[in-house]
Amino acid sequence: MLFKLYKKLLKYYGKQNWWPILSKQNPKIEIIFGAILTQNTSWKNVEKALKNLIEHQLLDFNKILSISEELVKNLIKPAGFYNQKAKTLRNVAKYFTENHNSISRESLLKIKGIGKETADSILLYAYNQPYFIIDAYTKRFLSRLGYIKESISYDELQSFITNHIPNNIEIYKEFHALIVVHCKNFCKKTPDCITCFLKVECQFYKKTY
DNA sequence: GCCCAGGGCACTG
DNA sequence: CAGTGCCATGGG
Repeated sequence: MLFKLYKKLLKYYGKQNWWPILSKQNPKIEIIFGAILTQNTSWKNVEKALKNLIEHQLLDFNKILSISEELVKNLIKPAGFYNQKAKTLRNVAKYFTENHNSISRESLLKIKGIGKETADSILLYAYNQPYFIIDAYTKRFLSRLGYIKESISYDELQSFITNHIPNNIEIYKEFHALIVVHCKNFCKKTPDCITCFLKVECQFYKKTY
């Protein structure tokens, strides 16, 4: 049962309390920009980019629209893919300055550079709305354990998870964070199964060893 | 030098 | 609709 798995991860790793991290003044914008910057990028590199933005007081939608795209590119360079991400940051800033109230998943997905995972990250962590985030880790982790097939789609996996755990924002946030932490520590691309505390219930482990 | 990281888009068959 | 190439930096 999936909710039991969540409890095991929580007991093993403790509460994660992910976002926000750096900014006390603009936590919401830090989450939104962080969600974009971390697309296929390690969080270490994202932190450097975020610190650069904070130093220049650019966790601000109007300010980031008022400066040149070149400057944004230079500041977020450590996060990689900086040409597209600079554009996406500006697209998102424009969206939020024009839509103060009517934020929705559908409207976020219309922004170029925002896909399902980034949209759900923004909705869950910045706006406390119950959208479970599906990332590469989530799919790998649950397919190895044997809960799902690797070929499952984003939407299918999302509804599978939300159908099997309580509809609770904090659980959504913590479960996702715990999956990421576990996949960084053990369930990597080439996993460290021997020392993993979940091997007794893992199909991948049973199949391989 | 190689592999990988909290994806998304454009293009193809 | 599924598969593929591309985007780019920094750490292991």
